[in-house]
Amino acid sequence: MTVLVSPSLQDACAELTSGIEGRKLIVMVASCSVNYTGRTGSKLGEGDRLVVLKKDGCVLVHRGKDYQPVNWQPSGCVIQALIVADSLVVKAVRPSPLESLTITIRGIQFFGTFQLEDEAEFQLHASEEDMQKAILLEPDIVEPGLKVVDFEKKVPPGFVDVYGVDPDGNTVVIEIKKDPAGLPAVKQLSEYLKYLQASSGKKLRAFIVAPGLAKGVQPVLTRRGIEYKQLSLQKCAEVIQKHARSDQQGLGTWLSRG
Amino acid sequence: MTVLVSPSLQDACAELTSGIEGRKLIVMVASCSVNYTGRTGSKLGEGDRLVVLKKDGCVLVHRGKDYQPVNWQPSGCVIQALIVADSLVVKAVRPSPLESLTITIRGIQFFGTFQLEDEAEFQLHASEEDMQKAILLEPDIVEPGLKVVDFEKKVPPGFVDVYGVDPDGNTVVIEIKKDPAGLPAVKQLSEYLKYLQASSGKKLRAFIVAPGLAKGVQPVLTRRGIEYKQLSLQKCAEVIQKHARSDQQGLGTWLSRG
DNA sequence: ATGTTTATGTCGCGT
DNA sequence: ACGCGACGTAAACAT
Repeated sequence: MTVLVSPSLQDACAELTSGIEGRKLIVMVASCSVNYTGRTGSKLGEGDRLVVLKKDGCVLVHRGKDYQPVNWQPSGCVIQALIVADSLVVKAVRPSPLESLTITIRGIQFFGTFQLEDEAEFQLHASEEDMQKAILLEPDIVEPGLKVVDFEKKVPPGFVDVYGVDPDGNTVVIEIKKDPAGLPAVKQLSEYLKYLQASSGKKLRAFIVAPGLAKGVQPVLTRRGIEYKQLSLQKCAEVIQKHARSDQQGLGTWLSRG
Repeated sequence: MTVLVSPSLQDACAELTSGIEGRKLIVMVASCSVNYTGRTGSKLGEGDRLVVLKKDGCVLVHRGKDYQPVNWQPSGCVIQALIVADSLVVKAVRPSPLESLTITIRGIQFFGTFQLEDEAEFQLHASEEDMQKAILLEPDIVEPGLKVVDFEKKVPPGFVDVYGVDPDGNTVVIEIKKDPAGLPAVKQLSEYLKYLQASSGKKLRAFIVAPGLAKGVQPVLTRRGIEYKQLSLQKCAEVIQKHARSDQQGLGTWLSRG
């Protein structure tokens, strides 16, 4: 780790070059102007910014506000630093599409290089789509013995999330909500039901599958004969990961034997 | 500006709180784990990351690679820092939609707060001529099926930017503006229309093509029966580059001669 | 390598 | 506040 406060541009240039070489994380707070040419072009006049160079060759130039960088370069760039006149110029070139980002630095408040030890896995929990995926992978989590016949099935008012058959041959229609299901979800499902019917002699069962029910919805479900199955995002994430693991394992074994 | 190397969590917490209060840019390199819940949810185990808090209340958690932060919170968050057990916990809550980002810090390599002086304007560039070029290369960006017949066509008051025919055989007259189109642009186009007419049995359609409309112009267009097509400079730049790639000499030389 | 779809997209604009 | 479209979208995925 190297930390320099108000270094000379020459010192910063030297550290920058060795930091890029050593694939370190480089963080600068500097007064700079920025030019970009490529898919289109941009100019940014002089001002203080946070400049970040990562080990995969991506560049971020952040202003004092906003989530998004004002200028950037995606990973895979060739980065070089050199002193031009009385400025430190950092150039990041992306080969394809050909794009070039040039940061002209006039003064540096802070310069640091860091080594990030980070082996952790990032894990995103389930979204509504993931809930559907989990149900398709393991219909039993809605009801034991359920078989999925179709999903995103088109009916005049829209698309039925999941469409299936229970062990008794009854048709099952599922509406998924990732938030506590409210009246709109019930209405939507009811609309779909108007355009669907069970096989002869069988029932048409409608399910709301959600992590919870909004206040006052339960009586409406009862009145309309709609069933409710509580299903948490956490549970869905588990199911998805379980299947992802077993897929990977299967493929891994198959590959290692081939 | 404050710079601390390997500070205690207590010291960092104090600096963090005053930095948030003073709306500074806060930059940390720290070993942390991150939890997010909101539209969906995520977990990230312990590891070294670059953590940035900006004055508008947005948060970025960057790993050693990739353009995009692994976790973040957009601007407008309420951020607080506090010591919990032997960790420094930074919580960023976004009111709407309700989302919460929790960074649990176990150790800090580097902590800094900065004041960014930055009044410069950011400018993405392309010219009105580029817009015309893009429309000539790909008239569909104004309206699917449009065929260009002429450009810079002379009429008594001046020159029509683009002149063409739509799929129904109606005559199309286009006025291009690179800035939000104001009343002068509308008047100019209206003047041209006096000297143009459609083929027999067909209509004469007038278009303003611009990145935006000035305040109050829309009703004028509606009243005069002039159509508006939003077209960004970026889009034009893309079209131009796409054609530059695919059609290196043919149309390009033709245009530069014209 | 190129095209298509997703995203905790974000951001700006119009209603 | 919500809805819609653009973005140097980037990134993952399929071709």
